[in-house]
Amino acid sequence: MKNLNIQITIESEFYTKNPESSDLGRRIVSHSIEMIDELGFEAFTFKKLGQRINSNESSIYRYFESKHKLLIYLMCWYWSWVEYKMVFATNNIPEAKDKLQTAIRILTQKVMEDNAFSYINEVVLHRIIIAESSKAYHTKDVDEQNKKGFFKPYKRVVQRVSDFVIDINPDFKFPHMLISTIIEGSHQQRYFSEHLPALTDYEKGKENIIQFYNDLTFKTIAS
Amino acid sequence: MKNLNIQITIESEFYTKNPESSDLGRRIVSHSIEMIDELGFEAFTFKKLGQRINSNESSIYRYFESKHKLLIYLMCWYWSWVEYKMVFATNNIPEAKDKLQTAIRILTQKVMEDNAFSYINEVVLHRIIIAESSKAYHTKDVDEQNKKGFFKPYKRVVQRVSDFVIDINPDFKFPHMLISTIIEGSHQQRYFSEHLPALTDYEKGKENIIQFYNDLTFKTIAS
DNA sequence: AGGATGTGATAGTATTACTATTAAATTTGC
DNA sequence: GCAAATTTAATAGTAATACTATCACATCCT
Repeated sequence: MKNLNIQITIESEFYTKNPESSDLGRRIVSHSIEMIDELGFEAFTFKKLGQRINSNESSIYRYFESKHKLLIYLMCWYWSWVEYKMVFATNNIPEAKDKLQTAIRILTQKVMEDNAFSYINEVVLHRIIIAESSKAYHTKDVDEQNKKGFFKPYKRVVQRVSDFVIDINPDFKFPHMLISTIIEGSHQQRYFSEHLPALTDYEKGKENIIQFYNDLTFKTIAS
Repeated sequence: MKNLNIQITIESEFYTKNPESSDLGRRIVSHSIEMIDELGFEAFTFKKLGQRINSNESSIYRYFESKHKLLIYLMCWYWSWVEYKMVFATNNIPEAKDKLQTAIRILTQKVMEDNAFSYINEVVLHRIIIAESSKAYHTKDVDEQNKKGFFKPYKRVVQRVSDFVIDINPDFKFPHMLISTIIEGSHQQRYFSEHLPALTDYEKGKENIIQFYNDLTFKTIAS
């Protein structure tokens, strides 16, 4: 991504103190991404994170009230970033079909390094979104968290792509179902290819996953 | 399901002592299903389960070495049961297309009560599979657990339906990808419809979810 | 210089996910 | 029908987790 002076802004409900506002905050975010990837979300703790960044558990709690909230923060950041990439890439494309095709590519492709947001490693973040983000909404507090707007950025992405679908076929009745299926599906296929290959045909290297979901989408919405 | 003298048998790697072998074992399984549904997997503990069934934490540990293993047991039971239903329903159907259509219906439909397996409430089990089963494989031990065969029943179901797909279109390259996408997708749509309705178009009551995934499948595999 | 703010260190709590031991109850084998 | 084997219950204990609370120190701002 080009060197633009932009920043992903995250609403203040997701943190106690804005991690973008200090060096410590940014270290918390960037090293938590690394550590969740290394240890998995269950084994990751604020104590271990504090040791890694030469800070203290209690200091981290000043930014995030729990590790679950931190995961939600990362999820929001990720989807805000994807939304930005998608809007940027589809802007000025005149044909609805091309817009949708571009959006699908962005949603299903492998994430490449992006140096526009220096302290966040998007490649690793993508990996933890794939492996851990379902834990953000598979909780007993989903409904409450949903009311507080925790899943808004994700929903906005789904809505935008659904709108492209409706532009192409106004009679198609299930755009949200289709788009959330391909988003979650493509993430799962990447996870399966690494850990449960019997559940997929996707092999790393061959980037056939984009083609699969692209075909599936256009065939499904054809009237 | 008819009153047949059948039993779902689960391989001995999933438990320390077979819960089918005693009254306590069956109570552990049936009440754990209820409690995981009520509390969510995180808040569910063997201590609470012991209290509910008037038994003791330590007694439960004689059957399952951890609550994670219990979840895997439930998942295996569920997929073995689905496999049985599917084989039963597709048996003797001559046309490959009808076979696939039947299989998709079984994989994506709402689960109804089934009194063939008395002590397991399949409706509730289906709900916890939808809400919690991704936690069974989103762990740092996936690869090890996969080696031990923990996901075999699920894989077998995917393989069987993939074979139906290949019968219809031998040139289709991504049958496993397609089938795991519709299985996980349909589960997610049911979860979304209850908790994150902006991500789906599915509404309870109208069973349009089966139709959606059926259309999607046949359009996708058409040559 | 003095007050507000940010950070670090320590301690403490309730709970969890277990393990170990022992005793009581039940089943079984003969 | 009784001893032996097995199963279950009860208790205690451990290391770790997910926090909360308190206090001291450093820094920044004016």
